Amino acid sequence: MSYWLMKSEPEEVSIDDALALPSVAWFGVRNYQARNFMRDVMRVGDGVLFYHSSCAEPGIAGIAEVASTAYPDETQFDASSKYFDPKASRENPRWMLLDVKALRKTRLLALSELRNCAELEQMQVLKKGSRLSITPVTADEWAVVMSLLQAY
DNA sequence: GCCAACGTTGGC
DNA sequence: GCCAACGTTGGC
Repeated sequence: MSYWLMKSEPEEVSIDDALALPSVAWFGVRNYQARNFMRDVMRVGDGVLFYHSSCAEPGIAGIAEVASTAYPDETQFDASSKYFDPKASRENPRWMLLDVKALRKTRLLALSELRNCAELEQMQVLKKGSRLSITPVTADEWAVVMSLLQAY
């Protein structure tokens, strides 16, 4: 079993939105590296840190798990969607997604707090210039995050 | 709104 | 295959 951090804009899908549903389809990923993680590496049951990005208080907002294997992202075929991709076809889908099941909301573990934690220095999402919306998390980093979430 | 960092596109 | 131009991400 592996661990991941997945960014979501709360204005699009927040942890509260995700908790209200049995699972959410992680639509809109348009980056090959992130797609390949979903398609080739992520497995049902993997742990997910649900991260709020592009918002007033960026940081980890909840815990989730991978709930399906990868399948084509329907929004790539929808000409009215901002995620439409004219180069994708149903015969040759370009973008994949998978379902994510939110398990619980946590206190907001802010990006600034993550950056202040020496043990998380190597965490991929914290590296300078990192923009990838899905990044692997090591078991050690996961454990550190869990202990930070429990601290007060 | 700014801008650094990174990814993608397309001409050559 | 190179690389300049352009587009996007995302924190601030």
